[in-house]
Amino acid sequence: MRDTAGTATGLRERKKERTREALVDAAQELFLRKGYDATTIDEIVAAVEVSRRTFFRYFAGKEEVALARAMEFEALFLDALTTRPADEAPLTALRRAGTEVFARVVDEEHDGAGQEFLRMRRMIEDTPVLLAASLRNMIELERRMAAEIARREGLTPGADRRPALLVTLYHSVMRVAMDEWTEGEVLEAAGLARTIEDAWDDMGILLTGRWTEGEIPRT
Amino acid sequence: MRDTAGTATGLRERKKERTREALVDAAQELFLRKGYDATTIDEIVAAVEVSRRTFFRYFAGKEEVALARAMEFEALFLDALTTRPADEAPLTALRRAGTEVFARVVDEEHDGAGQEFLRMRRMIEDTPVLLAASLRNMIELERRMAAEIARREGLTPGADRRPALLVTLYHSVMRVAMDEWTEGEVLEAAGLARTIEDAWDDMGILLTGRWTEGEIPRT
DNA sequence: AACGATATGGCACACAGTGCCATATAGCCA
DNA sequence: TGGCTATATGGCACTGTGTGCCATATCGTT
Repeated sequence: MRDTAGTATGLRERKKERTREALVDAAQELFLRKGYDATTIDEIVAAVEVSRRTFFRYFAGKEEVALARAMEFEALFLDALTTRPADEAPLTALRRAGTEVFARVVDEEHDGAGQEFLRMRRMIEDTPVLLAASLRNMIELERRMAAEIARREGLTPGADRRPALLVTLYHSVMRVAMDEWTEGEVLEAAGLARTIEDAWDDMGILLTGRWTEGEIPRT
Repeated sequence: MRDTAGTATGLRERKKERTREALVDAAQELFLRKGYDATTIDEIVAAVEVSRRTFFRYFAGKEEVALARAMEFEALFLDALTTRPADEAPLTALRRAGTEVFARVVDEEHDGAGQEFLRMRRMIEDTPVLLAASLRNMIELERRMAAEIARREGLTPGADRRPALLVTLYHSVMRVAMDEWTEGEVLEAAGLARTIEDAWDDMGILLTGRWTEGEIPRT
């Protein structure tokens, strides 16, 4: 069991946590160096010196260890959303929670955190099975976020489809922006924030019905 | 090789087409009866009397045979979009292409086609690996549809992010509507069409900035 | 009828994932 | 401290997916 801050209580718990982290780190390193498919679980467990059987007690499969960091990111996002002030409009709460988490993960910490984040995203995007699994995780995250929005707004769960629509709209814009940022060469965090803003502007143009006014170039 | 109408030219081609269809049918039947995970490839090939090795020459894996029909549906959709009149606004073209294909697949043909469609969707939704793969296919379809929209509007490919945003918005609404339809008990095609309309209405409410006016119930 | 192209079948193999049981280690209590 | 219990780990053995390789069968053509 872990308390809310993530601090392990007993010695056993701490050791398990260390083993888990070691497995994620070793896997991450191997995946980024050799590629996901070319890396076997045997290589991962060899690097951490645990048995193959133990690996499967920590993770349901190879995908899970590969997406471990991404899922931590999602958890942060959901946390940030739940702690947003209750008087914010739903979309505002979503966007500010996002900005908050990106600032924490991509900007701060080490300078290399942004690089790591980008490399991981590219690996996921280039590995069909990982892309598929991460999209499934996104759908699951959307459900939880929609439930949270419904709670904030005091709606009966599942009775109003606006939370689901809003959350999916949010993720749509984010996905387009992230794709653009990922495929580009500029990997600065400020660039990501600006791309997101631009994407929202373009979406705003679509939503107000203004389309047929010629090309709207990027940047 | 197949010509545009799908008619096989040689005898060899026709035989291959028949084998492929037999594999898809047998797989579909087994998946729906026993579940995807509980069905082995050995059982599928036994039902069609081909070797396991041959199966993998027709399909890249178990997922592919399970999603074969869904991918045909996607191809129909893309076809319908490309043949829409050029003077239709992008979103109009998308929505009419969708209605067109749904009418063809769910309404007409046999009466059981709608049932089949719904059962398949539920199986995909309930099988994590299939859900993941189908979401990945959706993303790929979105890319192609965005390219088609860009072409229709005479935009430089990749220079304007509005096609991507519009297509992803379209799929977002469709996904929310389809989810609602799938989990419900009413499986009539008219119900699906109405759910889609309602979802668009709700999205319209979101887009015009009107949110905080209390609960908007479904139906 | 014979030839070349291609589709199929039959291995052998690597890897992912699981069930089962033996063993080792942490936590706890006398 | 010594021993008991719970739990974490390791070591098989096994199923199933997916692939490379080569022999064989079948189609299409001259």
